[in-house]
Amino acid sequence: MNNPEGRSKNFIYEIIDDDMKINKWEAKVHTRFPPEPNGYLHIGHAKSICLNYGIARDYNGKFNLRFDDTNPEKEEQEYVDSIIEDVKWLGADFEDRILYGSDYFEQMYQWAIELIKKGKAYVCDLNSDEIRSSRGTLTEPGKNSPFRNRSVEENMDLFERMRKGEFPNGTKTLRAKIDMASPNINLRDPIMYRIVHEEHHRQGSDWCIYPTYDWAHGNEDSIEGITHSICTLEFENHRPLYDWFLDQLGVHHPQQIEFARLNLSYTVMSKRRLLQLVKEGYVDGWDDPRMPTISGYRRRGYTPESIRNFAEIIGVAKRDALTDIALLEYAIRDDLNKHANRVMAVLKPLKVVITNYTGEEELEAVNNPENIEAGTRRVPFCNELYIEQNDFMENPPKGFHRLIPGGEVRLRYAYIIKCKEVIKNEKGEVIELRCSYDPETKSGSGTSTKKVKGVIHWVSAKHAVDAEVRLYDRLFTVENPGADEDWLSKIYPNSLEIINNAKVEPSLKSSKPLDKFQFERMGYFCVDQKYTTKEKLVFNRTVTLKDSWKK
RNA sequence: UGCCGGGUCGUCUAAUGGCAGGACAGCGGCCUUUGGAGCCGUAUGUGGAGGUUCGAAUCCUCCCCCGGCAGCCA
Repeated sequence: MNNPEGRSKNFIYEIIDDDMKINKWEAKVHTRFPPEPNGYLHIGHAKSICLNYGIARDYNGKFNLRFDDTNPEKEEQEYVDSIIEDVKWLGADFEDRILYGSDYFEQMYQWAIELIKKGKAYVCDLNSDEIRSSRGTLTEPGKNSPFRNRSVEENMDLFERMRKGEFPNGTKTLRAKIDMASPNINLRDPIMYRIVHEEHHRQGSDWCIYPTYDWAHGNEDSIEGITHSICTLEFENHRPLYDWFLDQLGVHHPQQIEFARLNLSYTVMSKRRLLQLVKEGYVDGWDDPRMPTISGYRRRGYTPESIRNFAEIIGVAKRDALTDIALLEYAIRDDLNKHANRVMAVLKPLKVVITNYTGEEELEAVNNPENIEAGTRRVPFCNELYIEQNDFMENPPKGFHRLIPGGEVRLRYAYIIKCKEVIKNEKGEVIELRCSYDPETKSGSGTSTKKVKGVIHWVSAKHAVDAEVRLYDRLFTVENPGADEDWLSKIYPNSLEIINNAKVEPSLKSSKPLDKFQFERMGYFCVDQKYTTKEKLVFNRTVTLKDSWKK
């Protein structure tokens, strides 16, 4: 049950296995995914979602979606909506549990009062500069705040008045009284509440004091009865603080486990940077198909299955890693190879006239050789076709299997043709090919023993449908742009190529947004959901086919 | 520099004192009416030095390297 696919267990499963053995938490498992609604979810969040949901599923436990919405200055309803959509799309089942940390503000407030009464928290009048300078450094201890020893009564009074809104932003904080000399800076009297007179996307103007993440996060997990609070490595240093809070309160105390966040080559993953790409117009919104966001991958043609499988492939560990984007591409190719129907589409058309063919006919084509149940379709053929410009070369290099002057090639599902004449314009560019076809070589007829090395795709010029095709490449020129201060200068200027005169086979006329296809020999493509209209089909290239042809 | 964490093929990840394995990428071959897919094969790795042990990626010591932390962000 712990490793349904027979994969080896990651270290978190081993921890949980041990917990189950000793009946910790009455042998129950309850996980959660706790995003802050200050941006769209990215593939790194997908890793976390798959991990947390996967654990709940594998141990017959529960999985919550909980918004960590403690900072009204950065959070918006639009982000809440997108996050819910993305988590659902990924297939992580939170049942009816869409929860909000901000719904626990009153409980947290009461707990803060409890700590004040125990002498474990105090109201501090230092401003943010003063707090910073008295915190000490990595190597020197901090200094106690002059307000550290206020009486319980005074603290209670001040804290209540903070809540009532008597003080302006930044003038007072509530701090935990721990140890200003702790070698762990997080324990140097961390701030629990700050004053922020700001409308909250969910709580409106009910509050003007907001809990910090450090104070809120562990409380939220505790309130929800989370057993295993799984988070990323940067919170490792905070664990002693969460432990301290929960122990002071004597409430349910989840076990925090940290794992290494995902880094993907040739992209950036921080929400701050993704927001900048969006805001400054480097990309076409959060769901731009070049973005590593879940909505970007969805629009690009990725499937939830492929992303889940990717999460499985990369595993979970504690060491920092930079995962090769090839692993993600493998996951989507693997899925689409099995499930996407094949069609023919010519991205850069070159006209071919078959001089000895008259009339027209329909040829039978297989929809998916990996899945016979996908059936067949009929593709119209006539004496005027388009083939890919790249599939013809006047002066081919050695090993070129496609059309050359005087050479033969098979038209997929049709006939073998021979190039008789090359027609050029004034500039010397090839604009048309005159070819003859061999009627004995009809695909599947068995009437010919002729063998040719090359098979190329084509569409009937008379029947073709016009389409726009968008080819995407990596967004950055360097493997790890996030490590570079000057990361914006590493944006790849040709990451999007728009082809507006592609010709696709007529069966595609009825395709719907997000429908996925393999354009034979070209790659996997998906009908764009943003720009496709009744009049105009727009396709996004999800990923190329692996191509072993090297010139 | 204080504290915390981490170093295994090019990349990601297993091996929990007993043959360093898998996936991706690469390379070679087979097959193929997609130069796709599939199949077969193949090279490449335990940061370093000592120690314990019949036996060490694993345990011990020292060293080196990498990441995180000094927001009223999360």
